[in-house]
Amino acid sequence: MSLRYALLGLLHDGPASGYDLTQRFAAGIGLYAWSAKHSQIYPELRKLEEASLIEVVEEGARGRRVYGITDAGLEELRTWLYSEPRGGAVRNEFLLRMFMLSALEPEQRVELLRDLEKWATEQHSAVSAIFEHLGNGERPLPSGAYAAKFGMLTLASTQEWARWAIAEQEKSQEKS
Amino acid sequence: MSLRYALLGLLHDGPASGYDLTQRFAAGIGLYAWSAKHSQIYPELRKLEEASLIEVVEEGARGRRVYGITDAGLEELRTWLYSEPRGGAVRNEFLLRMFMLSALEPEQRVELLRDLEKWATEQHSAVSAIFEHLGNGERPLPSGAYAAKFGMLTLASTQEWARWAIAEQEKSQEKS
DNA sequence: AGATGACATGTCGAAATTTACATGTCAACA
DNA sequence: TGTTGACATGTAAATTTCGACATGTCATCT
Repeated sequence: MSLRYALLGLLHDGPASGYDLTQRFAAGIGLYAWSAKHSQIYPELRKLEEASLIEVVEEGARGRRVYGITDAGLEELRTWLYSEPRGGAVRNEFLLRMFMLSALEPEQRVELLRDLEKWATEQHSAVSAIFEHLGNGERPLPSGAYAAKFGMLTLASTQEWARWAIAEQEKSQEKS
Repeated sequence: MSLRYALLGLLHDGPASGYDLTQRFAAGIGLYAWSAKHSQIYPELRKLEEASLIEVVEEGARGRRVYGITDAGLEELRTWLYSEPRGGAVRNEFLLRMFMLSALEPEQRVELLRDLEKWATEQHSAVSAIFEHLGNGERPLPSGAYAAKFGMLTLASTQEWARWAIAEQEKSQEKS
């Protein structure tokens, strides 16, 4: 059911077509919270339309259909936001790999960790740049800025974890 | 395919039954990286056994079957660890909710954010306690300690984000 | 005029995942 | 001795998600 609400949420930020939403899933929200492919998005939009939670607000070239959220849709979204405050699905494939690290020999383990640290550092710079650009003065901040800020903090933690893990490896090796 | 490797990784930490693995998914790894229900775990274990990646090392009471990873299984796990270093599925339903916050009225938005901050603080204490308990001197650290450390850092970021978001809300309100 | 690539939507089958149903054992306690 | 709850495994149906296939438009460049 989460896809449904992810779509309603994105449409609350402004009208968009299935194509637009596919792009947004691939970027911001898809990196941290939820992702979906177009083959799942288009049928779901039809269902939402049938349920009158969204409606077509514009038809453009090449069959483009721009949807907007309806009052009923906003109501539905708000209800969901208040239900089951926490928990829910969590999935992070890359992190899963990191937790399996002990299966490797120490040298390879450190190699992967350094790789992670490097990646997190790069990503952090990239997201920081996006954040600075987005934040450009105006307030309230666009919702993308909240995602970007979260990304920055998360990536900083990831870096810190990688450094800690590398240090741990080194401590363990000293003992042998 | 990730479930397969999650299971191999958990079995690398030591032999376990489907029941044990279900518990581990519900706790440590399931909270941050990957989760699965027993109805998915048991069939997958059978498949892994057929593929000789794991084997039954002990049969206990009540039909308990304890599996251990085989050399071929470890090889498979290592290969996976080195493939496609990054990216992969990411899913976080709670975070999705936080990104939809703009759909609520300011007061309710702040309410949910405070709720998040409180939750993150509590969880942080809980995980810290586990970490201290686990870390108890010995080295190398048990792999659960890596997960716990990651949880601590992540929860600290979450707290920080929530505080930042609350402050942003207040700044926005001042302007009106 | 033709080629290319971004734009745009769609369906279908397979695979992964969840939910509900289903069964039985063993230990502890009343 | 009965009952409760943790232990333990399994299957079936429904839902969600992914990967592949499929089609067509529009703008730009050559």
